[in-house]
Amino acid sequence: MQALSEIVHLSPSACHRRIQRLEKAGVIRDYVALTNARRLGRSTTVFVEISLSGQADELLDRFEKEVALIPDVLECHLMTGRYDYLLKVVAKDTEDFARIHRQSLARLPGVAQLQSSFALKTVFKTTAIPVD
Amino acid sequence: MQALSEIVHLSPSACHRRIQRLEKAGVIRDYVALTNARRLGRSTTVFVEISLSGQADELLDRFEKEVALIPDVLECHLMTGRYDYLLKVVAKDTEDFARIHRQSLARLPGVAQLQSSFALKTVFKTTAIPVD
DNA sequence: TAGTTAAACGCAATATTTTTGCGTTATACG
DNA sequence: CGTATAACGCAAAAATATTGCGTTTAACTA
Repeated sequence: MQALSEIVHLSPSACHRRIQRLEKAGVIRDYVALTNARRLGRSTTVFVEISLSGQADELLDRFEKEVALIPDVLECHLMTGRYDYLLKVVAKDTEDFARIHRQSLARLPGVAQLQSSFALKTVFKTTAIPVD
Repeated sequence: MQALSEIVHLSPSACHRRIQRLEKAGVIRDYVALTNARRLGRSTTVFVEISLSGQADELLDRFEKEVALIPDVLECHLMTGRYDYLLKVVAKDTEDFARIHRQSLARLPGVAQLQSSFALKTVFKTTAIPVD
């Protein structure tokens, strides 16, 4: 609050009340510590395109419920276009990804095709969503 | 520290020292507030595959430097395979993305091709990297 | 334009939390 | 088995967040 108050030229108490309002309004979802993936031994980022065997509502629900249980999967998006889901996965290395691929991803319900693309390097990454 | 200490069954001071160690070691990069993209008016997530006109080092550097300046781009990965870079972009809506596409992405140095894939829905999203 | 109302502000007191010093305990290594 | 190093908990001190309250600002109405 003090650091923030100096940045925005407001008193700490005013900042505090504004922040509380944002929390109550659900604009601020959570407070977290961002970690260095490499130093945690997760140097490999892979984007996985997944096609399902069908589009039945029940199938999508089952898939979404199951994929959420895999801790290696950081993001899951339902997509338009060539495939159904895009996953962002973090692995220790390529061999570790092979394990994730076989033991977790390929076994997800309804999966017809998996297309994996490896990141050679993450140029940058932020959680800061523009406000304007 | 107090909340954490209860979770891990340690005293607050012990937690504090461990956290400090993680900070110094660079395992913890930063502390941030995670925001609700929808409530900030950024409901649209788009993944953009970019192919450059060449692979010269100098071209890649220029591209990476420029793309980092676009606040709508939250992530940029150098990729193997069919294209060179994968971007994660957040837009207000599809029309807003059209603007970003024309005014920012298409004008990046060295861009040969842009292939955009829209997320219909973000099933889930986390910053929690597995520690095992 | 002046009056009224609601929202936001700063200050200062209070409450809570973090941070540090220190003696003790546990763990690892020779 | 002894010694050395690292980690622990407790309690005091320092820093920070939180709340109450009176004042100011801004917006809306007559």
